[in-house]
Amino acid sequence: MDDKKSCPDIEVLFELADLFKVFGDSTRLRVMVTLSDSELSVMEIAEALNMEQSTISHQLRVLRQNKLVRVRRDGKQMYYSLDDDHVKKIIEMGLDHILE
Amino acid sequence: MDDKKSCPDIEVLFELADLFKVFGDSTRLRVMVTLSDSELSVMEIAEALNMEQSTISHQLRVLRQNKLVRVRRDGKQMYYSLDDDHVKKIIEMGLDHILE
DNA sequence: CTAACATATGAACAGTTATTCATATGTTCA
DNA sequence: TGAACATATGAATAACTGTTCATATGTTAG
Repeated sequence: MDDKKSCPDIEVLFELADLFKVFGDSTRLRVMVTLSDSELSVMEIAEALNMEQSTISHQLRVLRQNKLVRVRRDGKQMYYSLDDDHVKKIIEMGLDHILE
Repeated sequence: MDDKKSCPDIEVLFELADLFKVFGDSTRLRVMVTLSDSELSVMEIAEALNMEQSTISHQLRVLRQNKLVRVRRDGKQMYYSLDDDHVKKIIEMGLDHILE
């Protein structure tokens, strides 16, 4: 039988809530949208959003821990990019709902 | 030109963050998943999740305000159901990410 | 090695949020 | 009308979270 649509158990829903929490912050969302265009360093992101380096770094950590972004070191800089296409799809789904 | 993929402006991203915040709570998520099977009254939801009526009622209000659930009165009871298919799709997208 | 730079991290604070308790609103039935 | 029931709401509290400041870690060039 196809099990994909069956009711996910409680533990998974807790994990899922944690994932959506990550999307539920405008700074993180803006970081993700910014990264959907191109790979960027921490400072480039901070400048693009006009926010402090520290703030962005803290939020990038959250995104990293949730496997929403990837990092690559190049010299002194760390270059971040979106981890997979789920990210874009989740954001688009959300936009669909908002834009009716 | 097709504009769908263009960078959403800041205001929209704030709205979007608010939407994802709603999904970022396990109680609300469980309510939504419970409602994906069938329309239920407040008490039925509370019993299904083994939580207080008041807690569920408060959270249903949040879901209502965000147009994620619909209500229908039948006598003393209020019957809630999911508002549209975006809800299920957003949850499924999230699950896809979690389950790798 | 050292200075200069990029990023990460810890502690603290302010603002937000989910839950609970108590109670109000609204509906049905006798 | 009044009692019983279902739901909604307000206030209070405890827990969580994002940002900032200060500083640590790590890298490169001289």
